Amino acid sequence: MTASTRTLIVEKADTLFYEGGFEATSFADIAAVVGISRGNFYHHFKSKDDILDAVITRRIARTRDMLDAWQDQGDDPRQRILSFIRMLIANRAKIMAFGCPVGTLCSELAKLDHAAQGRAVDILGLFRDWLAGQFRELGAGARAEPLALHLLSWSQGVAVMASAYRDEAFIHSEVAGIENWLANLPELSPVP
Amino acid sequence: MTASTRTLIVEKADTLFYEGGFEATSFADIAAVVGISRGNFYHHFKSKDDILDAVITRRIARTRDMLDAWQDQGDDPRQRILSFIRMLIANRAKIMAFGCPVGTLCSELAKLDHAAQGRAVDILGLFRDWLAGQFRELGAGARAEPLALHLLSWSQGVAVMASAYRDEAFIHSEVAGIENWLANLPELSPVP
DNA sequence: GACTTATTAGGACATTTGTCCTATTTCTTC
DNA sequence: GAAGAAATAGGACAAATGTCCTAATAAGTC
Repeated sequence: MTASTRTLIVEKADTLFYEGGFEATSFADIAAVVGISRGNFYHHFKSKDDILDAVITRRIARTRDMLDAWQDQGDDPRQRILSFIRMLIANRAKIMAFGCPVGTLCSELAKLDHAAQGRAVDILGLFRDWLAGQFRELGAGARAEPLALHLLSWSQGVAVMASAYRDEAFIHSEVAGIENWLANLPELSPVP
Repeated sequence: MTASTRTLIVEKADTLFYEGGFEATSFADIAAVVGISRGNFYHHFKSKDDILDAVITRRIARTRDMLDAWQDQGDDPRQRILSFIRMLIANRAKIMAFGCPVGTLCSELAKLDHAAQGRAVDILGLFRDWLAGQFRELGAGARAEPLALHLLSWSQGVAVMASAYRDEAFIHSEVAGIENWLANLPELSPVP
């Protein structure tokens, strides 16, 4: 069972948008990678913005799946939050080359004043809500949401700096800092 | 004394590159804002990359001037670092709309695999070196450089999140967090 | 096997891109 | 004021862009 052309287009466009940026990626680029003719796109999508929309939809679905998987992998919220943090380590090569897929897309779409910016931010929102849920479980109460935003912000900063300097040691040292922060949050019940 | 055309081009291009991105800004856009004809560019610059180079050179010079001004405005390194931090407040409107000028440029050029990426990162380097100098004065020793990188990273994260959510309250709360962090750094001599 | 639908290739299309060329205007210097 | 240099406008240029159209092929259905 081979993937449908439509799915293939979305997959390849996703990668190209991430690695080269949305604006800088052309139909010709996607066509070359997918191996179809340029005119054939419009049987599957009615515009380039439509492809972006499908890419974001795919990212939302995949993010949901990832968060669900993290949710099922243990009953300790602190451990689940570590799964999020360690994304920085797991994806370090790509992050050093292209930054965070979500953060850089949001930044680019903000500058383009693109209609899809809100949906791109929604991906960030999935992480925020999920993290807030974990902090709530840890007894953070009303501080759960700010803590989630702070952690998200922290990882965005690490991604920007890591891609600017292509510095793997920096990622590791910041991840250690985040883990330390998490283990010593004064509002929460301490690590058992 | 009116600014030269060359200077005007660089100024307007700087703004457009920041607010709309480098790739998405065309010669026609710059020409329209400056009020000159498209063909006239090549009397002043030999390519679009040349304009980007001039824009980065200008940003480097202006950053140097700003850091020098901060340096002269008091003898307390902690106070000087606060000048850096409060940039987030002073420029919050633009940051919420377009992110950090330096961080977003570095991110975009990384994706474009552009030759000027290194020079864009050099702007970040000015801040890093200056901040490291302040931390050194505070007695941070070998920790000065990592602390500078951490602070830079923190502010980059705030800029990304602020532009994604256009959330002014978030900027204020994170700035408060940074100030608190600065006041309680364990390695350094405490606030007098 | 005939018929319909889905999928594809290939190219046309107007527009925009960065770049370059050539006149013409403006400024400077004697 | 004349001569030379600097600056500008306007358009030409090929290449690339997103979009659309049409004809051909493939797949699926009766």
